[in-house]
Amino acid sequence: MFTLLATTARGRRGSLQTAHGAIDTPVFFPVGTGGAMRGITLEDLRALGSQVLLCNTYHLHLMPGEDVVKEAGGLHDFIGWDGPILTDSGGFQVFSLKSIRRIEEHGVHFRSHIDGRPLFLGPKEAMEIQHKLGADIIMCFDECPPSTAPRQKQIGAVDRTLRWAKECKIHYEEIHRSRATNQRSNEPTNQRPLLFGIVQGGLERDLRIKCAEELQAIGFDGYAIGGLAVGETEAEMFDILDTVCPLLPENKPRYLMGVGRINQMRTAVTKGIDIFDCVLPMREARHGTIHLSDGSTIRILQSRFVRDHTPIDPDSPSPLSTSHTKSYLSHLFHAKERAAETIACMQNMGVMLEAMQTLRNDMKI
RNA sequence: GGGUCGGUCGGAUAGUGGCAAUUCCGCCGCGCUGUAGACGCGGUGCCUCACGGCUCCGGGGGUUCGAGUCCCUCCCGGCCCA
Repeated sequence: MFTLLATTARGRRGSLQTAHGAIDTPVFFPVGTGGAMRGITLEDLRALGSQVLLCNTYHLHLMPGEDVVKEAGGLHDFIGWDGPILTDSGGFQVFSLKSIRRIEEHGVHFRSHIDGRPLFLGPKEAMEIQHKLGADIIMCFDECPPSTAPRQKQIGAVDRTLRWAKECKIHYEEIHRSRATNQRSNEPTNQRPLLFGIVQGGLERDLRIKCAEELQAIGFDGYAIGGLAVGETEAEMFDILDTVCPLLPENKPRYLMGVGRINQMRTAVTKGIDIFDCVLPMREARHGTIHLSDGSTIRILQSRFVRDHTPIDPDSPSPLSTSHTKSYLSHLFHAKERAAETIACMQNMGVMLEAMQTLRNDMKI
């Protein structure tokens, strides 16, 4: 259930109610693919102010398997996160694991990136796995091609994405019908996760429009825009938002998948986006690119920081960045100490979450 | 004193007579966007780039059209024998 609280020049301010609490939007979802953040704990993430967590169907299906998670009482109990969780469907792995997968009409054959064993993911599988995981928001299984792929590829991807979206919706309804009839007394009734559809179509406006309209005809709790920030320019990405956002229902949340940088999110919010997720802040942190709260960026591995004894970021939301110096962080990176990763990840994630909080605060409700 | 093995670009290494010279690390720079990747790409003798040129494999000399590679000698280091 989404409540649009205000529409301002800066964007939409809203609240998304889930089984594990409300999410204030615009919001950034940290990516904890396998049920964990790299370098920091979920307690750290909570302390930095994250409202939610994103996990991944493909990865959790491979390891430890949804049955283990279900047996543990669901993802929340398993990983110890009592806030809302969104699971991605595995659709992005169609893109990122393109060398070890084969797309078919009913889904996608993968070879496990861990041990090479074959596995199949389609709309039905994605729905069943995500329900067993017990996330609060689940995603349709989609095909995510590179945004720069030729039109023919985009047409195929949109066709499959729409067909799979329909199948996801059907399976979703079936799962809840059978749950309703087999209701055990101790199981809460309104635990239905929110189901989001995903708009594909690359940079082809007409395909984006078609996809957005047909998804709405099926009807979802929220609408994601996928297949962006995967090869196109920033201007092209914003053009697609300008095309798609006006077509999406006002009273449903809009989720720009895989984006991104703080400035990109600020712009996307003005175009009507409510939700983001991105691995970039954490990946950059691990690789030594540090985002400061004044909006600047430093590469801590550069030699100029070896003797920089000033705090990493005196205004940081991360306590580690006010108590430690750039020189020390530089040393930890050069020495390949894992603490480097922790300090850097806390910093980047902290700055990211704080920027989103500021963005929300700046919108008068 | 005798014998022997060895001295290659910051470190460690490869190197059939055609080599500005291999690989790894380090160092320098850049890139990462719904996480296969504590990762990837490029650079790393000098001439500001390309082209081209110059100088290079402990020092010196020699053989050769051509030497890091072969020969002599010196210096330095390891090991063995005295």
